[in-house]
Amino acid sequence: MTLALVRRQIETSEIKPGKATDKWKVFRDASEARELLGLQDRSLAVLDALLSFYPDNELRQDAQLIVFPSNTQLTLRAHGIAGATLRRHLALLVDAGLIVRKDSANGKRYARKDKAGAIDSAFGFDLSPLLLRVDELAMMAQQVVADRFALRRAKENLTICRRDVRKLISAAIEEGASGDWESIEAMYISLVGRIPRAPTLSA
DNA sequence: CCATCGTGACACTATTTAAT
DNA sequence: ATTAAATAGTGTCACGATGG
Repeated sequence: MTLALVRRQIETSEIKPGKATDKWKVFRDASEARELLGLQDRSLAVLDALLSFYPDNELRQDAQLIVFPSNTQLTLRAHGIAGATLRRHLALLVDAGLIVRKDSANGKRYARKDKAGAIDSAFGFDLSPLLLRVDELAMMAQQVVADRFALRRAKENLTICRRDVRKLISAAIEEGASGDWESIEAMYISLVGRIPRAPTLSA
C-alpha cells in the first residue's frame, strides 16, 4: 500500500454526482491504454471478469460500485487462470489505479445486507476509479493509437531511407567512384545492426 | 546459447465462521 | 471454549517461452 494508492482511495469518494458511463467503453479504453498503464493482456482478462460481476452496464456515481466475487468465481470468468496469477494481476490493476481494494476484517470478500436486502456495505473491489478516470483513460487510448500510427510511419520512412543508402553504396562500389566505400559500408552495417528489433518511437 | 519474465504449484499465515 | 474448515493473500521455486 503506497501513499499514492491511499490518495486514490480518498479521491474516489469525490466523483461528480450524476456521472455515469458504459462500463465496456471504459474497458475498451483501458485496453487501448494498457501499455501506458503497465498492464498485460492477462490483466485485462481479469478486469473483464471483474466488470462482468457488476450487474449494471452503466457505472454510476450514485450506485454501489463494489464487486465482491471470490477468487474461484473470478478464476472461472477469467478463462480459468491460476489463483496466483489472478492475484498478481489484481495487484497490477490496483497498482494501475483502476480498482481499489476494500478489504474486510478478514480479507474475505462479501456484502453485508440490511433487512430490506439492499447492500449495506460491501467488501471487495471498488470500480469507482474507472468511473473517475474515464476521461483520462479515453485520452490515453487516443494517445496510444496516435503513437502507434506515428511509429508505423517512422518505420516506413526508415526502411525507405535504408534501402536508398544501400543502393547508393552498391552503385558507388560497382562504378568505382572515388572514396573509401568499404569503411562507409561497414559504418552502414554497424548502424543498421544497432536498430532494435522492436523499436520504440524515440529509438 | 543464456537471461529474463510470466505462469502455475505449493506451502504458509491470518482471520472469521461453523462445529463439537 | 476449543477446534476445524474455508478463504484470501504472499512468497518461493521450477518450468517454459521469448528476446538479445
